Amino acid sequence: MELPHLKDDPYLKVLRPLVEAYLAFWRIDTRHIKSLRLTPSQFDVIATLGDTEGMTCSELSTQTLVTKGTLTGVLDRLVAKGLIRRDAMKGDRRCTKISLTVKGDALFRKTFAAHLAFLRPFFERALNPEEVNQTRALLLRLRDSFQQ
Amino acid sequence: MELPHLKDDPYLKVLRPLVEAYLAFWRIDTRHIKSLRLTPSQFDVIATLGDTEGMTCSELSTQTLVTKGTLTGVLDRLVAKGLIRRDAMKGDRRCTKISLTVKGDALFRKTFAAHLAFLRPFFERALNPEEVNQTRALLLRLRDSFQQ
DNA sequence: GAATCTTCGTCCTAGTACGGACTACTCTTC
DNA sequence: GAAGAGTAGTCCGTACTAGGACGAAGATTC
Repeated sequence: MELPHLKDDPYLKVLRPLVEAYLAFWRIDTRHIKSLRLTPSQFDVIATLGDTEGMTCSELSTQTLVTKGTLTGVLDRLVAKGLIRRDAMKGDRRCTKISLTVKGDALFRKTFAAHLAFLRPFFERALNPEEVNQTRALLLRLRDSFQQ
Repeated sequence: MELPHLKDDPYLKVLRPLVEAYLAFWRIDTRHIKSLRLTPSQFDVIATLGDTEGMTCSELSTQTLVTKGTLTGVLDRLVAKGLIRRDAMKGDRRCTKISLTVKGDALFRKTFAAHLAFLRPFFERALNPEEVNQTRALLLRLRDSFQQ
């Protein structure tokens, strides 16, 4: 994001690479998702709902990277596309149950595995299996430090 | 973003940690920036302009993570806050020179080092110096793979 | 059972994000 | 030097972001 000068600081040397690696990934990821005529948030929701019986808005917003407030609009557009449905939840009239429609499920099946297969080679090309484990471990340490 | 199941795929095991590490960092980073009453994009612009003689919009948009189209609005708001100025460029009337005002420069000096100092401990706690170099190298390989 | 707390989903505001279209200007090329 | 190509910045439309305020509906506490 910001992070210029002082690049010599031994610890901040990871900052830029982290941002740049994520962004490079993100651009590729997003471009492919767009070719499915979905936005990243929409794909996130579809992928999360796939293979489930459906869930409430709150559950969805914790399991995806979409916050509660944003979710309303995202779901609106997915309903308009006929990919998901909102049903009243019996037992708790505050909740709404969100689930994939038949059309949404078909889209999920068709695109989800394809998307992973699309991403795989990028990782494969960069790292050998041992390095994958290393990278994973280091990244998780970073994550935990930032989540304390 | 998406990325559920199939977690056993040896290569995709980095996907989630990458996303999660970046996001955990991003949340901390953003929270601190907000306490300066700036948005991440605005901070990005200020930090990039700091210690320079100013630059054009195009230069700014390549050096920051803000695209040309978005930049217009971001700069508008920074001008409104009195932190930057837009001056006509002599020699090429297509260009505008963006630079920090005195107030903007003061903000840069006060907050930039402080922000880095704020972030440092998170990296320090997670990785020792050797691991920093390792992580950096691995992340750069990933980045390059995604940028081909 | 009534006041209170909490949760659920929605709506609002301000600020981005991207890409494409557009105007104004500059540079190239013949 | 006039046509064509390229560049700079702006504006637009659609979508997303966080966070706060809101009303409706459950859950708690006494």
